[in-house]
Parts: sequence; C-alpha cells; structure tokens
Amino acid sequence: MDYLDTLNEAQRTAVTAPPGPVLVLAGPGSGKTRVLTHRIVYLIRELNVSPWHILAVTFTNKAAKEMRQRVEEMMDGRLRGLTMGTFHSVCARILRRETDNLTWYDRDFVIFDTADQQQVVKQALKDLNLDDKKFPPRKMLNGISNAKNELITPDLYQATNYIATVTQRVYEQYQKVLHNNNAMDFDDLLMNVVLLFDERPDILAKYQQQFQHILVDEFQDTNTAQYAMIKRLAAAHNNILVVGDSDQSIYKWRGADYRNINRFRKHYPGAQQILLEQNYRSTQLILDASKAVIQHNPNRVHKDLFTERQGGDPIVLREAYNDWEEADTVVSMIQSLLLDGYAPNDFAVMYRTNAQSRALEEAFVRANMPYRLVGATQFYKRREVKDLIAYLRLVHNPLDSVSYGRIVNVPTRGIGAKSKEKLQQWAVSQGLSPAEAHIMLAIDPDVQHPFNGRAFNALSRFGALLDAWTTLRETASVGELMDAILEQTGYRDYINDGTEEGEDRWANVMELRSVAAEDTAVTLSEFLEQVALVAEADNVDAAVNASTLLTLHAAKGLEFPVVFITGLEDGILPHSRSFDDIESMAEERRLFYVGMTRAKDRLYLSHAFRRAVWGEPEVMVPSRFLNDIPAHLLDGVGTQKRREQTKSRASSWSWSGSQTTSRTTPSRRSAPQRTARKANAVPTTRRAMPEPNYQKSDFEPPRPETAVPHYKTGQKVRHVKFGDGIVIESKPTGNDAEVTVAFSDVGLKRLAASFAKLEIIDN
DNA sequence: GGATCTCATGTTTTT
DNA sequence: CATGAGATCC
Repeated sequence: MDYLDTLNEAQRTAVTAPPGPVLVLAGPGSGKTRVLTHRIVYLIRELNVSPWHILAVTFTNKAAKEMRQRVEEMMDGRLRGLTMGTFHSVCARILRRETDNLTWYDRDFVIFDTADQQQVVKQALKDLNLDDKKFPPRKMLNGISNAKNELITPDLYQATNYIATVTQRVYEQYQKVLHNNNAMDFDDLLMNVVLLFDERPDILAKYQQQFQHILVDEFQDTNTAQYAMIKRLAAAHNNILVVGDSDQSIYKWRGADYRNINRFRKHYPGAQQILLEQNYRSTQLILDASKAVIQHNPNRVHKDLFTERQGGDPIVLREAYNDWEEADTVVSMIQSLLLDGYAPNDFAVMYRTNAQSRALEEAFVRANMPYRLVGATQFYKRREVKDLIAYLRLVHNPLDSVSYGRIVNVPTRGIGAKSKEKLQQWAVSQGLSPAEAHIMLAIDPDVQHPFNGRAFNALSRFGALLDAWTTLRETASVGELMDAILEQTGYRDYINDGTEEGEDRWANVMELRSVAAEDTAVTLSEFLEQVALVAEADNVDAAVNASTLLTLHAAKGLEFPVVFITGLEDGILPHSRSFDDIESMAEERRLFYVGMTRAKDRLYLSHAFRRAVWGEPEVMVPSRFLNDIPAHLLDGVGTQKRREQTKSRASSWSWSGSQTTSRTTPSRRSAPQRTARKANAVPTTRRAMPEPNYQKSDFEPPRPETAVPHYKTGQKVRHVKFGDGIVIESKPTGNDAEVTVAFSDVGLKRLAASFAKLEIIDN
C-alpha cells in the first residue's frame, strides 16, 4: 500500500489497527492529522467500509474541511456520505434531521450565540422578577453552561446554596425562553442530542447503525456531553478511535476535561494504545525547551518527543520596556528575517489575551507590514453584521424575539419603548410572537388593536416589511433577500454616515453579502447555521501572505516556521485568574507549551518591563514559566541582566528627544493593508493611531524608580506609627507610588511610598 | 420619541 | 479603556 509507506511505525500501527477501540496519544507535531486521514482511507479501501458509516469529529470546521480534502485527494474523490465536522455542527445536523422528534423545536430552530444568550438570561431574570445587578447575567450563564456541559437539566440541578437555587430557577426559565424562541444555544446542541438518544433508543440505534466507525480528534478537549454522545454512538460497534494529548488540553473553562482520556481507558479496557512521539515539526532544541516547560506539570503521562531535526537556533528571549517596544521589536525582527528569505506568512505572533493584539497591530501598521488578526473583534460579532443576521433570523424564524428586539427599531422607524411594550403585551394576549403581531397588524384590516394612529402606522409598516420578506424568502436566494432587507430598511444610509467608520461598517455588511453570494444555492437555514458555528481558527487562511496575530488558544493545531510569544509576564501568561488554583495554573503552562510547540524553526519569547494591564502601567514580573527553560537553550541573558539592560535603554530614551511631540491629535491611519478579503482577515475598525513619525521619545518617559522602594501586593510591611499591615495595592504616581495598606490596628490607609517609609518585613 | 451625553462598571481563553 | 445603562436634552 503506497499510502502506508509514508507513515512511521507507530502511525502505521494506529492506521491499520483492527476495528475496535483505539487510543492514540499524540504529541505535538507527531502527525495525528495524517493518522486520521490515512485511517479513514484505510477503512474505506482496505476494510471496505462505506463512507456513509464513518463519523469524524474535529475541533474546527477548517480542520474538517482540510481533512476531507486530503482524504478526497487520496481517494480520488470517491467519498459520498462521509460525516465530518465539529461536535457542534454534527449535532446541529442530527437535531435538524430529527426536529420531528423534538418536543420543543421545529425545523426552523436557530442557534443563539453568546450575545443572544445574554439577552435570554436578562429576559429570564425579568420574568422571575430578579435583579440583574444582584445576579449578573454572565455569572448565571456560566452556571447554566456548566450544568449543560455536564448534562444536568434544570430539574436535576442540585442547589446547595442560595445562589445555586437562584441559578436553578433562572436556568429553568432560561430554557423556557429558548423554547419560546425556537432557539438553542451552543450547549443545547450537544446536550439535546444526548437527551434525545437517551429518550429514544430507536433513534440512537439508527445513528449507531449509520456511524459504525467513529474518529475523534483533540479528544483531550472534549467535555462530558461530547464524550457521552460518542460513547452512546459507539456502544453498538465499539469501533472508536480517539486522538489526543493531555498536555495540550486548554479548554477546561469550557467544560473540557482531559480526564476523558482516562475514562476512555477504563471504559474500553481492551483498547489498543499507541503513543506517537516522533515530531515532524520543530527542531530538537525547541522540543527540549518545550519539554522542560511541560515537565513541571503534575500527574502527566511522560512522552519522549524526539525529532530528526537535530540542533536548531537557540530560543531568543528578550525584555522590552513596554508593550509598545515589545511590538516594535517583534515587527523589526520580522523585517530582518524577511531579508533572510522568510515570507510574511511564515510568522505568527501569539499572546494570552485578545487585548494584547492592539499594540502589535499598531506596530504592523506603522511599519506598513501586512498582518491578519484572528479573533479579537470578530467579524460575526460586529454590530452591523449582527443586525443583518438578526433580520435574516427573524424572517427565518418569527418566534425569535431576541433578534426581533435587536432590530425592531434599527434603523429607527418610530417604534419607541412605549410602543414596544404595548405591542409586547398585545402580542402575548393574542398568543403571537412580536414579529407575528406586527404582521397581523399589517395584513388583517379588521384586527382589533389598542394602538393610536401614529403608533399603528409605524408598527404595521414594519409588519408589512416582514411579511414581504417572508414571501420573498420562498423564491429568492439568501443574497437577494439580504439586498431586499438592506434596500427597504434604508440600512445603508443608516450605517454609512459619511465617517470612515461608517464606511468600514458598510464594507462589513457587503462582506457578509459576498459570503452569501459564494453559494447561491445555500438555503437560509443552512446559511444561518454556518454563520452561527464558525470558529475563530476557521478564518486562518494560509493562502494570505501576511503574518498572523492570534491568541494562544486559537493557535492550537497550527504551525509556523517562526513563532513569537509575547507578554510572558506573571499575571498575563500565567493569567492572574489562575494563581490560586493548581489545575488552572497547569492549564496556563499547557497553553505556553502549545504555543512553543507551534514553532518549526525559530522561537522568540518576550516580556515587558512595564505594561498597562488596565489604565496605569505597572511593573511586571517575568513569567515564572521562563525559569523552566534551561539557559543553554536560550539566546538571552538572565532575568536580572535583562532588566538592567531595559533600564539603561529606557534612560537613554528619556533624553533622546523633546517631550513636545503631540500625541493628542491622532492622525488617521494610512491606507490599511487589505491583506485579505476574508471576513476578519484585517481589522476593519479603525483605531486612533499615534503620529506616524513617532520616535522613541514618544514612549512614556520612564520614571526614576530608583529612589522609591517597590511594594508588592501581599507584602507584609511595618509603619512607624500605624504598625504592621499588608499591602493591598501599589500603583505608580508620577515619581512616587501610592500604596494601599491594610493595617491590623488602624485599617485601610493610602500612603505615598516615598513618604511613608514602610519597612518590608515579609514577602 | 429619539439622540446624545455621562457615569459606572468590569476585563481570559470561545463553540 | 470600552462597552452599556441611565439621564438629560432636543
């Protein structure tokens, strides 16, 4: 078999494993995608399995698409009926097919995203007369989502304290609101499939019969609901192959549990286990450094990654003065590497939080370098895009009161709060959804209603539009429907107000329009589903010749010749929210590990001396993870030395230029590089830019930190008069620092550091 | 009824 | 600092 020749022994063992449960533990870059694609080909060719009987679940839609392409190439295009996609999209497809068997939903159900969910929670709180200040929707949603991921329905919810009791009630009401809207949230897609399978053995049997061979990628990031689903599906034939790496589990906060790997072992004691340790991506040096970092996690299965790419360039570790300088250093490094023959799309710049992309973007723009941004202000979350989608959803599903609420009066059409409320009441009394009520007003001349002339006109006019679009939907394509909506609502004039931002917003609308135009045959239902389930990483288009800016999370599964990981500071990369929990800290470490192992040839690590985490810049401590990289793998000096260098550079900036350069009137950004036509390929929201001829002196002049001792949160200090206390907060103010101390005797005091002469007695 | 302003509030990661 | 809610003004 020629296609098996290209595999190493472990890979071949996995690919040709006899049917049955198989667990593949695959280190980064060990060719797990190859294993999956070859396995599918093997099943079809060698074992005569029909593609119809295969289900392959991937982490992103993009991964699914690529995998399908590869398989098709290897098979010369002979695979109809193969099911491949993310858990969410596979579940959506199943539920769509089974709507007749669902209690609460009909065929046109829509998928609500996070923003919609927020609205639903608010509605639920209102229905229950609960104060959304006391019970923040975000928190409520969290509790609900966690429950759903654990397959806990409202009536199974065990409330052990007051807040949980409230959560349960909100959860119950939340589900009711969703049902009324004919809508599911992301978690429902998973949970409802499992519930359906449990309720209807006949339906489960049907899918067991179809999916006789199941393959799951990124198994370490499955949650309870996902695992429950595949376990049920596999129960009849036991042909299940999962690929995962617990060291790359980074979605615990979303309910993922890498312990599913252990559960799998327990549940299938006879499972064949294969370890993929040969890495085909990175240099040995990068692997050694990554291994040194991940080794510090407790309770892991040891893997001995190796590669034939011996040696490699040392990892470069640098400290920058602040986030600005860090970004500039990254960009100029890229520029010099470009001269060495690298292409712009060979580079990726990674960071922990989306907010960090800003300084980087600006540096790229200043340098006139092409870049593309993954995530951040996502295309599908933009106001104008959401508006248009809300219109489409409402036409598709008139029960969707969330979408209705979003656009009843956008653009404004004389339907204010009073009218809205009155209509709401009237709709309820008529047993109609708000949208249906509008339509009723428009088409039934004899209808009894409580509205005065002006309000009636506005309300029924909107109803007439809805009615017309609903009719149009039957015959027109999605694109044509969009055109009609945009035209008849005057949306263009509303959004395109002559400002640059307005222009951008309109461009985004047209972008969405062109997505619909790509496939004229797509139904409204399909289009909406597609749009609801796009993943961050789906928009990483390798064909674009630009450097990639992305979060460490979004980097999973990708690889780049040169990787920069920025913001390696305590509080950022281990994120401050993970300090007090061992498991979260371990996950932060895995996140760093995932980032490092994306690099093929070169890895650059950086941290900043000062960074504005929120408002005022603070002095940062280099990430604790950096200490775990052996010095001989690094091109860089020790922590102390780095900081001294930063300080000496910093002091040279303070005298290098005048302080008069104005930063108060940001100029408009020069023509942005449209590196791609794709959705969020290039940030479209303009941001205030610094003077283009900026110079080093524009950096905030560093403060003479020397005189004032630096206090850290949590330090025990002694004051001559107030006695002993603990530092609550310390923030720089001009040449000084303002320290907030909780004294055991006199309580909270705010002190000027230079004045108070606090004695540090313990860290 | 609608637009604009101010104030407060809260910030990880995303299907 | 960015978004959202509430108040105020038109």
